Amino acid sequence: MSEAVSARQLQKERTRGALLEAALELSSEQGFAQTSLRQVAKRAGVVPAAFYRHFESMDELGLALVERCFGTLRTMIRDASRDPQVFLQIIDAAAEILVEAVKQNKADFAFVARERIGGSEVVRRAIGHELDLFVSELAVVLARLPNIETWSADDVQMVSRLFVRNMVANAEEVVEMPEGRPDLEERIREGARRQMRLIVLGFKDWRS
Amino acid sequence: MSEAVSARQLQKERTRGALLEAALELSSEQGFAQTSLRQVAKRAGVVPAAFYRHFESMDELGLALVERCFGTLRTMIRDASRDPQVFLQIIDAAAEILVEAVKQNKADFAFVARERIGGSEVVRRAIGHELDLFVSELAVVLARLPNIETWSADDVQMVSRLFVRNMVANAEEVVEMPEGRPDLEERIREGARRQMRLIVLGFKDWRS
DNA sequence: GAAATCAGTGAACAACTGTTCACCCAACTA
DNA sequence: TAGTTGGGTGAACAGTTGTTCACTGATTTC
Repeated sequence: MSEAVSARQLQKERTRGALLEAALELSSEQGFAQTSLRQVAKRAGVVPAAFYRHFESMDELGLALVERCFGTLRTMIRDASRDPQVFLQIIDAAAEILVEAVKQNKADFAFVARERIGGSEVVRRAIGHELDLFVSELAVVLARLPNIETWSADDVQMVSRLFVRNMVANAEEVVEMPEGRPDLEERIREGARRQMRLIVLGFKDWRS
Repeated sequence: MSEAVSARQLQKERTRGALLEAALELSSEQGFAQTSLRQVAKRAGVVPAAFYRHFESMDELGLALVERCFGTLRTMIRDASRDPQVFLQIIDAAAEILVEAVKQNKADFAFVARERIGGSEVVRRAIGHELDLFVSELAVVLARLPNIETWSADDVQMVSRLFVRNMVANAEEVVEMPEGRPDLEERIREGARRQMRLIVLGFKDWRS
């Protein structure tokens, strides 16, 4: 594999990581678009000029951040979908995963949720593309569900988008949620559960 | 009413409007949070210091903008709900209104959609509050629909949130939509229609 | 062991930011 | 008509921004 990492490469990777981490922190405090190159460098413990040894611009760092966030998100969902229990009670599981995962990777989700709409053109497009991929992936799973097998590809895509969209909206709510309010948290979880149940209810009567 | 507007008051109102308009334009180009006081003043044809004669800060201007945008949004929906035809085919009407209204007031919607998540704390909170109001207003309407009359207040609130959320998401898509693509526009409209139909389908089987 | 590589330094730059101040002069009030 | 009010001016301020540059010194290569 990729053995023989020289001490230089290792150190480089380390400060690169520090820059990403610093950017993520600052983004969750004030938003990525409001975060300056100098702030990132300072928090990473590095002089501004050193930034350019790792990224050409803040946009490039933003793209790297998008990739990193969706990476952890993907592994999380892949792990969850391996669990057979999840497949049986897909709704409760999804609601549970949603709240827990968001709470544990708050910074990552906050970044995606905020920059999906607000920030720089490049970052926004990248996130949009990743979310479209997600919709398609979920559509493949949904297409195998009992009531849906017979649907047209367009309809499956539509309902998949409906799900992802609500997931994102719920994630946004958890991110925005003030710390240490388990009541609010349970409320969001319950709301998500009911919304999904309502949507699923419509499945068996759907036509065209 | 408020007659006897002196030439001074009138002129003041005019430049205040110019500042708001300039801020809205710049927001749709680069986002509100990335828009500086100086840029706004310049585009409004006024020196930076003059800004302070009208607003204490950019945050205050942002709040005024939120109010203005939700004002036009409200009148639009109120007008539409007066039309009896709308009440009969509520879904098609909603989809139609959505796309048309967003297209016509693109700048306003873009502002709300973007700053709902991204930008300054104060503006974000204000928009969140306005949207919560919207959810409650819609809930009152929904509570009168045939299948829903018997639901608990909590459930009505939930489905109302589901609707508003999807409206917002669809509006975001229209805003992000490249100019002059009627095919994409029709696609979004059709998607919104189907999503609403699917949700409504679940109504009659809902329990608890 | 000498030479080359390169992540990180620190100073300098021009441009832009929010905010202040004394000032001007047209529109109001008395 | 004289005096006051107040929206708009232009210059100045102290900070912050992205970007450049010649540099240093440890690590790698030969």
